[in-house]
Amino acid sequence: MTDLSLLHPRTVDEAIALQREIARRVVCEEAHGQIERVAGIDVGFPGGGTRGRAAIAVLDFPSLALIETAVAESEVNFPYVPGLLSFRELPVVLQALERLSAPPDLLLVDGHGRAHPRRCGIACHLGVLTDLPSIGVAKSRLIGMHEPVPQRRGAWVPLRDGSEIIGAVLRTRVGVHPVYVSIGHRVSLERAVDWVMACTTRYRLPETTRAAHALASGTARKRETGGEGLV
DNA sequence: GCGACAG
DNA sequence: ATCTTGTCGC
Repeated sequence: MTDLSLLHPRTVDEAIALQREIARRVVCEEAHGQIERVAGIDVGFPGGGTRGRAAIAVLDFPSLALIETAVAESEVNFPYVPGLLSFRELPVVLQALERLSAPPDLLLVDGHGRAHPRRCGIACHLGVLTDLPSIGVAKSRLIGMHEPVPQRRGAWVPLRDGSEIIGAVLRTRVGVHPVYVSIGHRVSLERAVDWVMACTTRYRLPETTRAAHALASGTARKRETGGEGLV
């Protein structure tokens, strides 16, 4: 069901045009049913080469118990260009997504959503391609300005680009750098912040993101029977 | 022209 | 993102 025509631009200009088109399709309000399966999405490059490994960890909500995982590896050609990250990482992510027994109800993507120059970060791109609710959770800023974030756990301030609010800078834990939360698809910013907090327990990043990261980077611990799969 | 710049 | 030991702080 995925519209792959929105994923393979031939030039940078074409990529930017696609992003403008995708940004138009983003739904910035709640448009989903009950959410029981929350997925963390991340891509790593073990060894630092061009071989990308996408990992998806599906957790039960609200218990946050691990339900299932999926991994896919593939050669990545598109270079890393700030603002065009999704064209580099999404192809292999979609491969991993196809290996799940069922689609997740919500995606927590490692990277920005609307907090992007054209309001089309990787979380928006993936959300629109799959038409699944998604949220962007980034560890650092791409664009936007904001006031200092109060130290209290759960405190957040708006991330602005000019007069527009494009995301939230959220303190998930006391004493850690805040994370950048933004709308991916089919969810409001306020609810996105709530989801991120609900998935975060004792670390800076949500458990979903942590589980996916552990699988995508060689840091995966030994357990599970699941496939480490090549194609 | 000079910085900034998700992962 | 990835390459890496020790080290500061709670």
